[in-house]
Amino acid sequence: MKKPVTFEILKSQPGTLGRAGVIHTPHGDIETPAFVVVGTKGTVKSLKPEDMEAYIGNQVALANTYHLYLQPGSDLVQEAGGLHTFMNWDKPTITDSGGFQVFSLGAAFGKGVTKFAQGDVAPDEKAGLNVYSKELAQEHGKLCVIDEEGVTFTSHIDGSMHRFTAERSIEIQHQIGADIIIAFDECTSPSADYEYQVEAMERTHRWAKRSILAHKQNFEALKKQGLLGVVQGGRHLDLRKKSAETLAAMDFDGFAIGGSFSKEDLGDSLKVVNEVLPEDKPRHLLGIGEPQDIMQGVAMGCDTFDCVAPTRLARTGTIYANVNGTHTRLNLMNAKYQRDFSKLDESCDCYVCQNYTKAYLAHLFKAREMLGAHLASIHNLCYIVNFTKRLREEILNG
RNA sequence: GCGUCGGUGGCAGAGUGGUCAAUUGCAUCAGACUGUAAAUCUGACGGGCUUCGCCCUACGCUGGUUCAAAUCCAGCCCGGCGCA
Repeated sequence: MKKPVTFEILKSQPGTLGRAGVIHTPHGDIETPAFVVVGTKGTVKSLKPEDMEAYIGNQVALANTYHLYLQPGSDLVQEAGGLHTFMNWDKPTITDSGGFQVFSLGAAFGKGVTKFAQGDVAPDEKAGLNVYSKELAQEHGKLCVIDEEGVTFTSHIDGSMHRFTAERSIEIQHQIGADIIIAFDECTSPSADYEYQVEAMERTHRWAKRSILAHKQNFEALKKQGLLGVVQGGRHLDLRKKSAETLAAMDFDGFAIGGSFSKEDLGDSLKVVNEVLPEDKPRHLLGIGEPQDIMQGVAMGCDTFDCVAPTRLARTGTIYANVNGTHTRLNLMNAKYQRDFSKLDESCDCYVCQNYTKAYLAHLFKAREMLGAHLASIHNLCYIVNFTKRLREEILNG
C-alpha cells in the first residue's frame, strides 16, 4: 500500500544537516523547509482560510486534537466531512496530539513557564511529581493528571473530566482527519529534573508504540493520514539521542521534535536528534518558530516548524520587522509609533506593508479594533512564512 | 436672592477624624508572549531620594477645632437642582 505521506529530498545543504524537499500529502505538497501556521481550534485566529491563500501563501495549517475534541467535538468535525471541509481549507493539515496540553494545563499551568527556557532553570520537583495524583494536581491547581496509561484532563472550558490515552488521541485524530497526525506524547517542563525527563521520555516511547498500533488498526485512516512520532528528552543531549534512536526504529511516517528546549543549546539538541533520525522522513519541530530559531532548525535538519508566536504577538500589537538586517519585534502600542507613517517593515512587501502604516495599526490596537489583529497577523505570518521560504531557496540555489 | 446637594489624583468615581499619597475602572507609559488556558498577562502611574524604606506637596480656597482633618466647623469661590 502506498503511504499517504511521503518525503522527498531535493537538495541537501553541504556542511550542514539542512535539506530542501517536498512532503507529499493527500491534500497537496508541502515544499520544505516550511512554516506551518497554527490554527488550534480549526481557525487561524483573525484569519479566513481565503486570507491565507490570498495574502500569506502558507502551504499547511496545524490544528489541535484536544481543543477540537472539547469543542465542537471530533465526532462533529467528522460528521462535517473532516477538518478540511469543516474549516474550508483544502490544503495540507496537521493535528497535534494533545501532548502539549499535558504541559500547558499541567506542569506549566498558572506558572508562566514556557517550553523554551532561557538560561538556567531551577529544577522544580513538583514539575514532575505532582502530575501523579489527582489530589496533588488539585492542590497545585493543575488541569491534568498523568499515569502510565494516559492523561486525565479537567476541561479548561467547563471543568468536566476527559481521558486521553495514546489510542484515544489517535482515534480522535482519525475523526478530525488531518493529513498528518501526531503520536500522543508528554511535553515536559524545562524545570523538570533529569530523573523525571527520563521517566516521561520512556513513557512517551511506550505511547508512541501504542499510537502506531492504534493507527494501523484503522485501515481507512491508514490510507489518508501519516503518523509522526515525537522525540522527547528535554534539554539533555543524551536523552535526546536516546529518544531519537528509539523512535527511529519504529514505523513512523515522519518525526516531530517536541518537549522543552533551552535557547542556548537548541541547535545542539536538534543536531543530535537529526543525525539519528532517518534522512528520508520529514522532521517537524514542534512549537518553535522565531526567525532565529527556524534558521538554526533548518541548518540542523528540520523540515517544518509551527509556532503560535506570529499570530499571538500580532494580536497583542507586536510585529516582526527586519531592522538593519536583524529580526526585531516592534511593539506598536509604544508611543513612538503613533505618528510613524512608515510601512511596518521596509524590507517586506506583504499586502499589509503595501497598504498600511505603523501609525494606522497603532491606532487600531489603541482603539482595540479587531482589524489590528487581522492585519498584524497577516504581516507576521507573511514575515515568517517568507523567511522560511527564503531559507529553502538558499538551499536549492546554494 | 433663598433653599438644597455637591466640588477627591489625566477622566469617571470610592473614601466621611488616625490603618490615606488616598479602593476601583478607564486613560497613559513600559514589559512579556515559541506544538494557543491568551484580541491575553505583568508592572509603573503626585514629586524627590541613599527606593522592601525615607522626605516633601496634596482631596476647590482661606482660616479654625483636634495630639491627629480628604473626612468636623466657619467664611469665600465654583457647579447642579428646586423655588422666586
